[in-house]
Amino acid sequence: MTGGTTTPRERYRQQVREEVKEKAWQQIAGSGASALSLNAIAKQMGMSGPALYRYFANRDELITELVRDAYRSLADAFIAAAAAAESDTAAAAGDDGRAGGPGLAGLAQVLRRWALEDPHRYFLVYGTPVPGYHAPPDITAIAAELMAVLLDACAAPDTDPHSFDDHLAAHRAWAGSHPDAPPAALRLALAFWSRLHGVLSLELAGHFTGMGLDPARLFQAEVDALGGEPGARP
Amino acid sequence: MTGGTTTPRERYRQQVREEVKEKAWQQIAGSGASALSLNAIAKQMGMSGPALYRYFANRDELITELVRDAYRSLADAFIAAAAAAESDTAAAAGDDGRAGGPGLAGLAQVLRRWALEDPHRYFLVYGTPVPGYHAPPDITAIAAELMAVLLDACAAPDTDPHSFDDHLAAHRAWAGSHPDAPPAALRLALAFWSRLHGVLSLELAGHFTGMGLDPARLFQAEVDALGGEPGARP
DNA sequence: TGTACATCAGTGAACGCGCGTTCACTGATGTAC
DNA sequence: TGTACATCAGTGAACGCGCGTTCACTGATGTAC
Repeated sequence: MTGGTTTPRERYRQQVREEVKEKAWQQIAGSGASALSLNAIAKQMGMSGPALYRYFANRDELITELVRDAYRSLADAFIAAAAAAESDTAAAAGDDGRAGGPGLAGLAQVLRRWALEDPHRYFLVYGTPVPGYHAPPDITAIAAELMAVLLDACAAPDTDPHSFDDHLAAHRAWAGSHPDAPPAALRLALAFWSRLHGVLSLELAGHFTGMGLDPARLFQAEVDALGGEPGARP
Repeated sequence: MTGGTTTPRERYRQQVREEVKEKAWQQIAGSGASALSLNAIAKQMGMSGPALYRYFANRDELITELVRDAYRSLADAFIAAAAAAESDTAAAAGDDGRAGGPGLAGLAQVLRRWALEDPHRYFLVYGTPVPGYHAPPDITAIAAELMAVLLDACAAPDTDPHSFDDHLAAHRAWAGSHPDAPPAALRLALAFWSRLHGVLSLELAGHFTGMGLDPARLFQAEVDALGGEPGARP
């Protein structure tokens, strides 16, 4: 009883909040994020519209919560993949402490699965920006967590003499968690991010339908090409 | 007077239609496509809401028209770039009939300029899909025109033995205008499309703000990497 | 264990808004003789 | 050149809708003595 600080009432509150978010996701899946309606959610839960204001200050707070959850779940998937790969390596070969990790191909698959699992969730995060919406700082922090795992997977080889690598070496604010990452690794992380987003968002938006090609194979080809870049691990 | 078939009244109609679309773009620029309102446009033009129904059957027809115009303008920009490069080559060196063309780097710059010129226009075409909206066939045809110019710029070198190229060789419905294009060229065209969309949409959506890097240089690096792909022209 | 009180979930009515769209109508612009 | 008619742009009122949000209130759940 004294184990958790959560009173029964608080537990109930959290339960209802979760159900609201669940219905919100269903609604987004059906008609996109812009059509999210508090009244509709309430009706679907068998209660009246204003009741939701006991749980969320307003519509914006609900949306922010959804965005946060989405980011969180992707970051967790990345972190879990890293942890799994780490323990695999440690168990199998001689553990020298820092080898292993999921690798870019592994993270790519995690990302794709996550995107396909719920395309609208992907678009809520990486889709057309909602005009006037700015993510609160704690969400930016989750994005940084995500980037950190990605940078870990970009163990870095030979640095290219100049050009873009130089620019990255001088503009690495975004890689704050890895102040010592070589430019080639930063470059690779960015390529991973932008290229896979390119394929995925085109696929999810349906731009390949009717083209007759298999998006999964295009995705894989892009992943392979990443490995062939200067700056990829062997 | 008998020179054009357009009566004065028809000319006026076209004029008003254009003005409606113009105001629509301004509105989209301010608040995104989902917030487009016929009544607001009418008010801005100094007329009453229902007046617009003389010019557009309904809201959907207006949006479709905007999407069509956006596609058309990008396709025209590609075609113009191709024509300009063609005539340059013909004038300069000995004209052997088929060399020249804008090159991938040239098209990439055209695409980027077009996207930056009006980000909301870009998102209207390549952004989060509007739920339930399906482009009419004539718009798909414009997309194909666009693809044709791109494939022309992908003059094709050594084909990779198997893997994704094989798949493309067998699934080339989308390259109908170029039935003889080698798989490596198809591959390159797809890479061009998806990668540049990746960088551009992240940039336009603001995902690089606060990262401290220069999106233009990342874009250029991606273009350069395209050239380094197996399948790019020398 | 029982009573008195405080907390809080949920309701129903209401406000004001803007939307897309229809309809009957006015008034100006064009056309035919 | 002048008159009679048809075309069509634009208006104003109206319909029905759903939205986010507020407010005063009821009734159940928890807490203190």
